[in-house]
Amino acid sequence: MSLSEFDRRVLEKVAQIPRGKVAAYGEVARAIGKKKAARAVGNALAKNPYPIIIPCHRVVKANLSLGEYSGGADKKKKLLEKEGVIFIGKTVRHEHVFKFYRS
DNA sequence: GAATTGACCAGCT
DNA sequence: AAGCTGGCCAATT
Repeated sequence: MSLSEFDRRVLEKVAQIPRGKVAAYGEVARAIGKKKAARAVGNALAKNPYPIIIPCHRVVKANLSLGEYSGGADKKKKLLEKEGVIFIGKTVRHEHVFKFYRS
């Protein structure tokens, strides 16, 4: 069981998300150079080869709604709230959205 | 190797 | 404002 280049990129970027912040699948995809690969990003995270170094729960949808999560969306919401992310209904405050650096 | 699916996104009506 | 359509990427059947 090994990782693809694509997977590696995704993992690395997601691992960069600081505590208390969130990033959109599309933003991650953009950060790795494939802005249309949001779905593939989700799939890669769903496999989640290294749950320790990959805070998958910090990745949300582009519209700032929760998105899916292995184990339940409500769990994800609680985890994020624990990390200091403020939710407004089902959406995250835009203040907590993490922006990746562009080279 | 084609067709289907899945933790998505943007645009149009 | 809300719903539908097409598109794009990688993995699985």
